[in-house]
Amino acid sequence: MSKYSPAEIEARWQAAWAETEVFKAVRDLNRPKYYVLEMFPYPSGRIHMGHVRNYTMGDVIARYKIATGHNVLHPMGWDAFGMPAENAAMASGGHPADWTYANIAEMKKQMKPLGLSIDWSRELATCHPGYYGQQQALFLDFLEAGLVYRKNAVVNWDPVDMTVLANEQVEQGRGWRSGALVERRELTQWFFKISDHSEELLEALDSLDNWPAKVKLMQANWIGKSRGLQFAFSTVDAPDGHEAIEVYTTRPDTLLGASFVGISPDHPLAKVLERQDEDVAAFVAECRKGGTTEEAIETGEKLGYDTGIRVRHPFDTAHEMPVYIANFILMDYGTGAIFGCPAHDERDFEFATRYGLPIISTYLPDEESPEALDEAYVPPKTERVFYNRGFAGEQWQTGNEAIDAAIAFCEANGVGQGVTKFRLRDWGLSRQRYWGCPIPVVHCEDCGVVPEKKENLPVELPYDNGNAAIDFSVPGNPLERHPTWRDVPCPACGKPAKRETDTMDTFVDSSWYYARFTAPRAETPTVMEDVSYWMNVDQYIGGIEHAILHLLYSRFFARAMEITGHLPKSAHEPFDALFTQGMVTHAIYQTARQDGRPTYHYPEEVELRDGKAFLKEDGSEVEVIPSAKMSKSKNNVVDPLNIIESYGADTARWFVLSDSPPERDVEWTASGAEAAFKHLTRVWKLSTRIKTMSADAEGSGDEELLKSMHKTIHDVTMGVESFGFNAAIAKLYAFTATLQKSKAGHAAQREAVMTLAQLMSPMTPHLSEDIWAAQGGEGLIVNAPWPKADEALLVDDTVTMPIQVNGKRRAEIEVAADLSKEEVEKLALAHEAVVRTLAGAAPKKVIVVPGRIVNVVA
RNA sequence: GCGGGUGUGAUGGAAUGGUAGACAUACCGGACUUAAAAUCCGUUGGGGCUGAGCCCCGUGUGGGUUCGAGUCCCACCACCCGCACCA
Repeated sequence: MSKYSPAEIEARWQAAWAETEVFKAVRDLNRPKYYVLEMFPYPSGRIHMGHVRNYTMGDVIARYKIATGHNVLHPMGWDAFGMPAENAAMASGGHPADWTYANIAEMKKQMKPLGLSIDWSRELATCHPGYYGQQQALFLDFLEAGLVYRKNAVVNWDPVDMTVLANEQVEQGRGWRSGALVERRELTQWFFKISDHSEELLEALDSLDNWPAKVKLMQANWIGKSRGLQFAFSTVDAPDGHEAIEVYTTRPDTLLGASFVGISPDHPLAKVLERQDEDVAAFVAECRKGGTTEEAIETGEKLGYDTGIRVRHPFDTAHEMPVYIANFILMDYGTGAIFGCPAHDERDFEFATRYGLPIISTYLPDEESPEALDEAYVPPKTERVFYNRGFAGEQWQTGNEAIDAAIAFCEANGVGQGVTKFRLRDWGLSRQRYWGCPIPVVHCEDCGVVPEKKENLPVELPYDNGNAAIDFSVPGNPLERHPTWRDVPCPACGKPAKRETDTMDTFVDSSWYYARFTAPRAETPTVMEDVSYWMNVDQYIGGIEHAILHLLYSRFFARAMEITGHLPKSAHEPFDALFTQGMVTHAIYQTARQDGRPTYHYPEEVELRDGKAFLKEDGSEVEVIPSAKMSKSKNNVVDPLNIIESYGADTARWFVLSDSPPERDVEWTASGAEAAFKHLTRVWKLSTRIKTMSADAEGSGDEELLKSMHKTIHDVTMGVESFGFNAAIAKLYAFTATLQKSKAGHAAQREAVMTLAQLMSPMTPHLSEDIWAAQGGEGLIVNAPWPKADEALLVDDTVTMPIQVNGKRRAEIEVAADLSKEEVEKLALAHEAVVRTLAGAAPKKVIVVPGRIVNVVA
């Protein structure tokens, strides 16, 4: 008997699909369209198991949708701009473009053997002028529509390398190459006005019924709509122009507990004081040390500087409070100034304790006195509390009610007004780097900032430095140093001017690629006919790490493209359904070295025995850390190509879907891959056996096999539609076992194995094609209509019902499926085990859930 | 620090609020074999009982809602993701 040989099978069927162009997507108004998209990869040069898992899931959906009669668009592209290309050029010479295109070619070569249903004719790379030129056109339209503007914003500045650093390049507050303490420095940069759309982006989340609730919640929290009070403290001994400090608070109900005012180091008042006072300047300089991330600011030591300025409490002008400059206050949120209420806020409590400021309680648990507070008391939302020095004796519930009441009270007393604010900040898109999409504007001394003319697009990145190669070993942006690229005539007046040397954030590239796939070679960013037909993306699949930024930016971009006429009206939610898949992990094998640090061993060096791991080399035991993210430095990366070589793509695809629910991490194990391969071999042999059966052979149990088959059709269909791939695969295992044991006749077995092949085909398309062809199926299985479950065969005549007494299972009865509740109850109460457990006691209540369970309450 | 998530046998996991552990791995036992591999079959949450049936315990910890909780609610612990210039 011949063998299951995936290498031969897979090459053959991939060739057949290519030849018939089954995956080429063509607009066809007569068929329902279906657009499935996986988040496109960064061309790092190697595909990894995470890619395999991501694209396999998309492929399952795509192939299932083809089988159910949809016109499917399933494209692939490359998120090709970004830092790694420049880092590679820095580390080992070469050019980012060469490095990137070589990586794309390499990764495409690695991806092809997976047998994905991708329309490669639509392939795009964001670093190609054909793509980023259209992105520049979008930028110019956004600029004209008032969706882009310039303002100052802080960046990480490396004072030794004299260069801007990405957050990733800051390690514990220091530049990753120079090791110098990073500072926060202001630069003029371009921004998208995403904040104008805060309310809309928040409200529209409700319409995204097929998005994970957690992603919508994260986005809602990120947008951060809040209701609060904005008011002014009048100052004492402050510089001119700062007679008041404007403050925003979401806790106006704690206003009487205020004991200090804090302002951001970037607050205008802090800037005035910085110029006047050396000590302030030194403190502010101290505050500017460290990176720009919110994490760094929020977890850092809370430092304050007493400016000597005081403010008067608006409800008690005799009560004066100090004004501190504090390093944890963000200029970007609210007004850049806060009042501190140490009694009811843990961060303020920490600050007040450190600087010896009074802790004044307005909310008190029970009748405790304020002095009893040794930590901030944040009252539970539902607890009724009292003010001991309250707003003229007012008493409120805690929570939103108190906040609304406090706002109303303050407004009525002429202290500020209730306002709504959002946490969401405008999206800064300027990057001081070479390998990105050039921002198509020119700076002219006479005309100011002038947009490039559209006919001059694309503004292409210069490949070299005039006559020499671009040098990435010098820190900073090579575009700044380019001898000729910068110098261009002003598009408005023609006088010598300078091109903008900043390039765009790579998030811009990934914010509209889904639309570009609908007409990837068009001379305009989109073509209305194509976007109207193909958009929206019906199913988007990617990692949870993109839950906020990429998805929010894409939602904003779709709105901006709608405003500027690049997307049809009301197509501003680009992704109808979203699925976030988990990572592929792998155990780490490590042994301790002399110096206590671990040595990491490759899986090939380790032997597994009795649930323990040993080094093959000397038999010593190895520590196993299960389920860790695959990482080169930990030697626990499994290369998909090796797996494909040993077992074939179908095995790799089957395994990454089989072992864990798709939204959770899956741990790659050699034994799991082995099991997947064994199963596919079993199915292949099963098909071979059935093929060699006598064609007119009759058997017994055809009816049972048929029933089992239709249940499997039903379960697998449900599984595929609801991303329950692992559960669907479990059903396929069970059905395979049933078929293997079946004594049914040839016709029934042939139908069963062909159906099995069809149900497996989204996961293991090559094997399925092979079985289909071997059994004499018509055409390609990829074009065969999805099997339909016969409802009549799904219901059983009898059901087994467990009987519980007080929630504990005591017995079970086999009853007719349509037996009445009364009859079931009678049977249950008469059951010997129930009678024994009740021991003569009369049941208080009997709950019968038809077809499921009986619970007798004693 | 803030926001979000996850936690079930030796392992990955299954389970519209309704028999916890489907399916797979691992282990053990059996068949086949001169032997091994491969293949096939079977057992396996823990404890108890005068064992072929029954009882008790069991889904991170502690509480709660319910006739009934892995599932819903509250608090805590551990781990993972994000925090606006990583992609």
